[in-house]
Amino acid sequence: MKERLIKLLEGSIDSCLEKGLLKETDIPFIEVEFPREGSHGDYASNVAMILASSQREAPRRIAERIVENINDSDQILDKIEIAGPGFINFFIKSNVWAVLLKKVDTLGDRYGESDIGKGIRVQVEFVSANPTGPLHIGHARGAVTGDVIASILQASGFSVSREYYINDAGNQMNLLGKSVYYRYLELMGEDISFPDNCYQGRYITELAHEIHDSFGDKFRSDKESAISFLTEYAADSILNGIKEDLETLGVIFDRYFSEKELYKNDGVTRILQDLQGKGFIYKEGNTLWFKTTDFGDEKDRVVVRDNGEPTYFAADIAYHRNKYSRGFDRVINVWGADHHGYISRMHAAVQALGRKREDLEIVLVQLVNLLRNGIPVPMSTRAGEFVTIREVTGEVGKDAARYNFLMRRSNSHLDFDLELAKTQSSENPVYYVQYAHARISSIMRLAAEQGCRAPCYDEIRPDLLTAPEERELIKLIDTFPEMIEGSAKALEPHRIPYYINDLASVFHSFYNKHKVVSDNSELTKARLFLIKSTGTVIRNALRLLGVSAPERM
RNA sequence: GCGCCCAUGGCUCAGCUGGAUAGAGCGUCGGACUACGAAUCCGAAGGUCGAAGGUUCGAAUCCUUCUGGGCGUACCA
Repeated sequence: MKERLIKLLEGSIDSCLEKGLLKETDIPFIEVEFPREGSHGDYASNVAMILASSQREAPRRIAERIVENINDSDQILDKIEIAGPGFINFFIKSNVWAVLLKKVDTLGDRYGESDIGKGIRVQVEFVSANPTGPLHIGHARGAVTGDVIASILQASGFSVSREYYINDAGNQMNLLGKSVYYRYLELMGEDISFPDNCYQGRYITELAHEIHDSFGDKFRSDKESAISFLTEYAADSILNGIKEDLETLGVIFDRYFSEKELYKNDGVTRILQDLQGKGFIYKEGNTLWFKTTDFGDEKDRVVVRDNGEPTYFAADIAYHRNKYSRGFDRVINVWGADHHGYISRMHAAVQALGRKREDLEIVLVQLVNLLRNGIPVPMSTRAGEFVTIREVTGEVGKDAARYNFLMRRSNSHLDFDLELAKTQSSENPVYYVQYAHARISSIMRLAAEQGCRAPCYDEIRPDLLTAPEERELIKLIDTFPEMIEGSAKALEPHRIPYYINDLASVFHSFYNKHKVVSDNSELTKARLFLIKSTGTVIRNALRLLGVSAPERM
């Protein structure tokens, strides 16, 4: 509907220009929006006010001319008013609304999709926690956010790949191996003092047990080779656990990319040489520095330490070059907010690689406070005190967990209350939306029992759907595709929960006021069609969120 | 110290990239089931949008300063 009104306005402005009623100036993008106030019409535009400054004329006078020149050939407008400082308010004829539902019917499951992505290849990298311990609640939020961003982009016509970068090289991993080794020695009855900087979590001890059970004291003597084996063993095992945890959340990756792969054939050092050749790297003693300040970073960064080992940053440069060389035109990284200090150096790296700064987009996801009944649950990864994803999904369920993560803008902090998330009451917004869907299914079942199957658009009389609640529903349903589009452009998943919450709310109001199945068969058919369309939109939206749309609950 | 993020009814948060009288949910108070599912609906109270300036027809939204909170500021990842 918006597009139709925008076309009308464009047409009018064009003919105003022809007739010399408007000066040839920059014509702004025309915006049409929902007025808050019902008396301001169904839609409103502020073009006249925007044009006012460049035309050097009063907005209301411009508006008058635009309104006079609107050619409503399809007869969709009931009336047009000029109001306030120069708003143009549109009132749509009540019988044209239901026409909007036709496309829901023809598109079905695909209603809401678009092709704004034009097949552009985009990679979304998220979670990417190093396999030194189980995922915690903060990772879960990042996982779900990244997953849904990917889904939204997919629905918008991008060709999307979900990727997890495994930091399985470097001294954190070494530390992991050592941690297991010491616990292993303890099991053999050796009296060792467990180092402070090692991982304290119980899972380390469990791994040590596992190894002791299957290998006995095999690794007791040769410390070096033992640690290297244990590192790999532990990383594998932990990574598998991570994958399983992610699966319980409904997050599936297209690819797990190992950092180790970057070091094959001296990959990392070759890239550093390239960059050195381009003059982005200088040497100071044994250390190599990357001149990230050339690109606006606040200080230069080390890429090779004086002991000759490359830093994590060095590998990350190589990784990002690898991404672009695989043909991704857009690269999106979803990071925990604690990594924000990393952004400017990564942008510098991307530019040094000959890419534009915008070729790397970073979505920051703020940290999560885990609560139980409003009381913070203490968390410390190092000390091994945390609630894992599996415990969370096990306790509150996948749907509630995902929905709770998605309700907030990723940029704001999130309180995740375990008790609240699992209460099956009105305090929990997931059920509100799911209930609407279940209710719709239930009505359709009832109608089917009475021999009235859900009709298609061509079988109904759309002009019967004129009640205010019906019109509100249709309006909202009509907005769904543009909402998805906006959410894709802004990389903001939270718009979807807000939208379906609204939709469910309008539906519930409608339901309480009007009977769908009645003895008026024409009206019954029209309303069945309306709620079928509503159900389709809820289902499509929930599918994007990775949340189920139950038919009963 | 410096950098990034946040600040909106009692609580948790939206506010569509500058629009008309700032919106939801929870909580509080008052109503609605012999009607398709009451996990629902209807109504009410509750706000100088952290503070002060500035930009313009118009600011919760943009710019500056300040206050308060989170995070970061490694040759860790």
